[in-house]
Amino acid sequence: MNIGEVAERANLPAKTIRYYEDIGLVRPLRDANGYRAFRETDVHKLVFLGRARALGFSIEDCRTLLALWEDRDRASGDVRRLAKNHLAQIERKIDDLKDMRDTLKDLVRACAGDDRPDCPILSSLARGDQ
Amino acid sequence: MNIGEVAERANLPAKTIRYYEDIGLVRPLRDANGYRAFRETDVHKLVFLGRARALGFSIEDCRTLLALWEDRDRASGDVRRLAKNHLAQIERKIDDLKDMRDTLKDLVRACAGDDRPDCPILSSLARGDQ
DNA sequence: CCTTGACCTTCCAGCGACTGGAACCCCTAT
DNA sequence: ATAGGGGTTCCAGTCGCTGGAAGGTCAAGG
Repeated sequence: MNIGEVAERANLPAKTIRYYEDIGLVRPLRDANGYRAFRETDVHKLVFLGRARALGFSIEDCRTLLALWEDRDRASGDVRRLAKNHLAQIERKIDDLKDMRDTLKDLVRACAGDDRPDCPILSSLARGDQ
Repeated sequence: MNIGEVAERANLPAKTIRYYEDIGLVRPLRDANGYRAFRETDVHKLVFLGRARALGFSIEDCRTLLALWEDRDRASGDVRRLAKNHLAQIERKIDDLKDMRDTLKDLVRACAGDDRPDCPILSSLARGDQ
């Protein structure tokens, strides 16, 4: 299977797939003409990677998850620990963004937004209260 | 004022301040010995930048905000528009992260997390439901 | 047989916003 | 004279791709 078809099936850009080969996440075979020759297992891996990435796992986490997935003797505790850590990171990020959002909302609400120069947004950035 | 003191007062790493000079956000003078010589206005700008960055504005947005801040004839509408766009981006990000969080939470809950290999997290990534 | 066009290949550069490190200069105190 | 704590420049690396150039391969149509 050539990269184009794989890209479609895994719903990933061909460029991304080549990159994943570069960093050793997949190892497709090669045809005589130099084209990458993907097996079904490669496609499965790429789908797996696409979903893990969509859940925000880092590439290194994905590498670990892939290894666990392929290890029949894994302990589900290892997977769960990884996922929980990642979950905690996401929650932290959400909290940070919520703080920004709340501040921004207040500022936007306070600003007339007309053609006069007075602007609570700029004043707040300058004063640094918020 | 040397960069160390400015770094402390603006609560930014010296490296970051040098970078901001590199990309033209601040233009400190220079002493005879080559050291950067910051004026009060430079410090104010850096504080402003620090706060804008803390609210998640991109560097390019910060450049615009700084220009608006320095323009006595600005229209507050321009500032407000920028802030509103940014706010919308943040809300989109929060929503994306919430989706991830909810999925991850479900998966973590479903996983026993013991020393057995059965793992709904991996199965879900492989199957690619949700 | 030749061309066209869609595919594939490699390699290099760039994104954003820093951050680390090397190699060096400057200033003050002892 | 030296030690230490500033400062300087420049280059490379981070993360996860993405764009583009320059070229090889293949099937279909004239």
